[in-house]
Amino acid sequence: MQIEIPASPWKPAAERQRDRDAKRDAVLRTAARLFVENGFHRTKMADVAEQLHITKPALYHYFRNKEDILYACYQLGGELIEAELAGVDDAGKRGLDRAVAFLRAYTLNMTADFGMCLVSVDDRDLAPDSRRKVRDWKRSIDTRLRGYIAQGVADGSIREVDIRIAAFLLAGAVNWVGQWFREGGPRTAEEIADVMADMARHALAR
Amino acid sequence: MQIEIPASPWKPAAERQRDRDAKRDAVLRTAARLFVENGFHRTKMADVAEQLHITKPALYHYFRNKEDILYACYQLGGELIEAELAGVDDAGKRGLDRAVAFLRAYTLNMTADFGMCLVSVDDRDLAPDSRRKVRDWKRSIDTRLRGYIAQGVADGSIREVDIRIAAFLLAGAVNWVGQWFREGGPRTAEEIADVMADMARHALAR
DNA sequence: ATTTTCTTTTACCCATGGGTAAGATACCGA
DNA sequence: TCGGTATCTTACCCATGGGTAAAAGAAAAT
Repeated sequence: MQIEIPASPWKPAAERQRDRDAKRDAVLRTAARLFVENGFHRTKMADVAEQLHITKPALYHYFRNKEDILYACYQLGGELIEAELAGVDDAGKRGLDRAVAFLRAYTLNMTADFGMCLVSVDDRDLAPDSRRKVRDWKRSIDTRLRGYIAQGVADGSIREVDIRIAAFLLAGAVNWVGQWFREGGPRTAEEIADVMADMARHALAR
Repeated sequence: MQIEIPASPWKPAAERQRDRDAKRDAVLRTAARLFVENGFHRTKMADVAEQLHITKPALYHYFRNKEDILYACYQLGGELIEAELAGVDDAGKRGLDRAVAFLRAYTLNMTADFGMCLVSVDDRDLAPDSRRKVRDWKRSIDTRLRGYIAQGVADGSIREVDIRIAAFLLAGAVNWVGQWFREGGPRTAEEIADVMADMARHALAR
C-alpha cells in the first residue's frame, strides 16, 4: 500500500504548464519543418495539425494565427544562431579568424530546421511590425560580419576588398546552404561548415 | 493625292503577330518584375494587369494561366544565362579560369529581372512536368560548374576541395545576389561580378 | 457594307484555406 | 459532488484570388 503524499498545490499547475510548453514546441517544430519542406504558402494549418494528430482549431490554442507561428520560427532561429555566435570573439584576435569563425558557426545553424526557416521562408509573409524586427535582426547580423571583415582589413589579416559586397557574397554562400542541405546526405553539417570556413579563409586572407 | 500602294497580303498579318509578341513580352516582363519585387504568391494576376493598364482576363489571351507565366520566366531566364555562359570555355584553358569566368557571367545575370526570378521564386510553384524541366536545367548548370572545378583540380590550377560542396557554396554566393541586388544601389552589376570573380579565384586557386 | 477574326471588357463562378463559434470532454481545485 | 477551466472537436463562415462565359469593341478580310 502506498502512502498518500499530499501533492503540492503548485505542482500540477507547473506540470500542466510544462505540457503546454511541450505541445507548443511540438507545433513549432512541425510547422518549421513543413515550412522548409513545402514552403510557407503550400503548408496549410490543417497539414500541421494532421502531423500532430489533432485538428486545425486546436492549433489556435498555442498560436494566434499562422503568421504568429512563422514569427516564432524566426525568433527561435535567431536565438539559436545568436547562441552559436556567442563564442566567435574568442576564436582569435585577428579579424580574419573571427570572420571565419562567424561564417562557420552560421553555416552549422543553416543546416538545422529553424536556421533554414530564416532564409527559405520569405519575411514578407510577416506582419509589418514583426517584419521590421526580423529585418533589424538580419541587419545586425550583417553589420557584425562586416565589422569582422573591416577589422581584418585594418589589422592586415584580410586583403583590401569591398566590405559590403564581400559580406553579402559570403553570407549568400552560407544562406544558400539552407536551400540544398538535407539531413542524411553525403556530407555532415560539420563537414560542410569546414569547407565553408576553408574557402572563406582563402577568399579573404591577404 | 496619295497613290494607293497595294499592300502585301502577308504584311498586316506579320505586323499583327509582332504586336502580339510584343504584348506577350510586356506581360512577361511586368510579371517577372512583380514576382521578384513582391513574391509569386503576393502577386495577383490583377496586379500584373493593372500595371499594363488592362484588365485581368486580357492576360489570358497571352498565357494559359499564372503558372504558365512563371514557367516562361524560368525559360527566358535560362536562355539568357545560357547565352551569357556561351563564351566561358574561351576564357582560358585552365579549369580555374573557366570556373571563374562561369561564376562572373552567372553573377551578371543574377542582377537582371529574369535571372533573379530563377532563384527568388520557388520552383515548387510550377506544375510537375515544368518543374522537372527546370530542375533538370538547374542540375545541368551545377554539373557544368562542377566540371570546371574538377578540371581545375586535375590540371593543378585549383586546390583539392570537395567539388560538390565547393560548387554549391560558390553557386550560393552567386544566387544570393538576386536577393539583395537592386538597380540603382551603390555598386553596378559589373562591380559585383568583379568582386565575385576575385573572391572565387582566391577561394579556389592553389 | 458586311462578315469574320482578334482582342478586351463586364460580370461572374467557385475552390481554397485561414480563422471562428459553440459545444463536448477531461481535468483540477474545493 | 460540483463549478470552473483548459483542451480539443465538429460544423461552420467568408475573404481571397485564379479562372471563365459571354458579350462588346476594334480591326481585317471579302
